[in-house]
Amino acid sequence: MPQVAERQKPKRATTERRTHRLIGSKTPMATGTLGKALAVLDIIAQAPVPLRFTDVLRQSDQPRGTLHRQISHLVEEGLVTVNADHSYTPGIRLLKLAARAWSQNSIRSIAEPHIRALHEHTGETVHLGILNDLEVIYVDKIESRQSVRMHSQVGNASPLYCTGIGKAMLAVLPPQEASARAQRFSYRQHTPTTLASPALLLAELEIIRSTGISHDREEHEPGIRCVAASICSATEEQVAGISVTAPAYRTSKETIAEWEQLVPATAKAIEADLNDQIGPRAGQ
Amino acid sequence: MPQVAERQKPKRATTERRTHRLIGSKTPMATGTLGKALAVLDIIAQAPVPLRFTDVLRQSDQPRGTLHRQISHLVEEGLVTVNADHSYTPGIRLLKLAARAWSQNSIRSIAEPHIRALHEHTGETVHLGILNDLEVIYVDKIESRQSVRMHSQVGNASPLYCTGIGKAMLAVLPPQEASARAQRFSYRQHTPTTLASPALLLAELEIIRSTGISHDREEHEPGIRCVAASICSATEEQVAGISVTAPAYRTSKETIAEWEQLVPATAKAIEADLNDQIGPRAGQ
DNA sequence: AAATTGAGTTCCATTAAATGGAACTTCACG
DNA sequence: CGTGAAGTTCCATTTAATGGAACTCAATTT
Repeated sequence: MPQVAERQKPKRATTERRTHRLIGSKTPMATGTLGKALAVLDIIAQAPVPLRFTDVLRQSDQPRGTLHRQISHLVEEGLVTVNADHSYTPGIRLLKLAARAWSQNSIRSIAEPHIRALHEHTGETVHLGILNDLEVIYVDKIESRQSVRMHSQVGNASPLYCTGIGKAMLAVLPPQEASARAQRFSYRQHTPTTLASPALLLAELEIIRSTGISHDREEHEPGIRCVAASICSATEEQVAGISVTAPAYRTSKETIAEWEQLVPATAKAIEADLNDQIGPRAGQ
Repeated sequence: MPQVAERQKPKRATTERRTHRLIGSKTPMATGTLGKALAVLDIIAQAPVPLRFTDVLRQSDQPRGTLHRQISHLVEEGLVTVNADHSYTPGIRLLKLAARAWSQNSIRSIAEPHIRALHEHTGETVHLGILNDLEVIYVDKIESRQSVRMHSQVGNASPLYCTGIGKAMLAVLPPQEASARAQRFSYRQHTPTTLASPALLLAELEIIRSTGISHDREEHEPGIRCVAASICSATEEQVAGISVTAPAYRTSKETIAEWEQLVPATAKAIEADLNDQIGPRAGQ
């Protein structure tokens, strides 16, 4: 059949078209080969102890043969390391990739001098976090004393509803989006003061919206308080937040009052730098 | 055709069989879907500035349509973030994955108290690195003063031939393996003292093998010296190394002599802990 | 304003890879 | 030893990736 030029038929008759979802989709299931591989990697990475093949098999819903091949691909690529006893741990190639992700992150590099200054003024631990669906991922931290546990925090994720930065970021989202996410949390009463329901959380967000300041009143860890504020670029493509954290006994009324000035001021300064950077030379 | 049980034909006639390569293969080309995706991710991650679609296209050898789909999969999975100007940066999901890889790494967690003690004794910066093909990937660092640049180092990679830890690790590999790798480096004369040829390097390795101590005599960065030693588990599945680093003006003959005792002793202590951990309860 | 260029995106027949059920191998334990 | 559980390999079938070309959109040029 030598008829060639027969491509331009519109074919738009079928109403249902696979629409692209760039935001908000709730990951119904791992999509595509890459998604499935990462689902397996997630299982291996988030386990507290190294898993063996059968352990992974139980948690994934893949057939044995399929899973075996998927894992061996992950091992080939260095994303997973296999130990002597056939257990699996995340591979160091992830560290190398993340080092780039960290150093290149524009919010982080722009915020760095500001959070350092904030640390100088307060003497307490300062965090920078980025919004990631229902979590805040901490991308930087400046700690007072020891550098102990420095890394244990960077890269870690916490739920939005019980952290100062998390609530601050939720509060700057469009209200409908914020309440949609509020419904999706798996609430846990970490402490007596945790806001462990959508209603409590949404009421708190109202207050945060009006003041521009978010408080963590020992809602995540007993004895730990913080003052936070959100950062969002003009285009709203990325939302972040900063906080000053301290043990409760060190947070007098006067100290908190001072932080309530410093933290939002720092957040606004970072926002300004961020927009300066994006505006003039977007293509650079 | 209802004949069913017809599976056990040996079919071993074909001599060429796809042999598994678990070690040593020189990554001739990205294999499989996952490998291709990671090749693209590598391009995006290792660029000093965010790349646009066409920039990535130039560096990868994929057709436009293919590359476009590959990148959108990476974006869907959160491994890559797309900026307002259509440029790409590595995504924060990598940070989250790496945090697990870091905290779970057994060598790192076992070595931590030891390198901390080493830092206490010397007062200088201490590194822990892991062997990764032709590179050392730094997985931990304890620094004297500022926590500045703390993270810029963890996850970073350096060539084996011009670093103290790198040479120490090369020296404990089987000699044939060490010389094979020595041929594969792209040597660069970072400083006047860099050992920038296989011959020079292999001679140095002989010395390191006999003493168990590796020196970096300003071979990577001018004015920076270090003393290093290797760590390898009994099963030799993983090879690592530690080092004490300082500016040259602070490294007197006596200081170096002291480190030449401390560093190998610490390395041996870590080795012992490592084997204790692996031996008794391998399946845990 | 119309034409041109270049970047980014979508489409779909072809092709390559992933799938998964079952057979096979290896090891630990009673 | 045998017995079972864990790990590995195989291959016909199914599914997803491929890549060339057409298409869209915006910025420049004529």
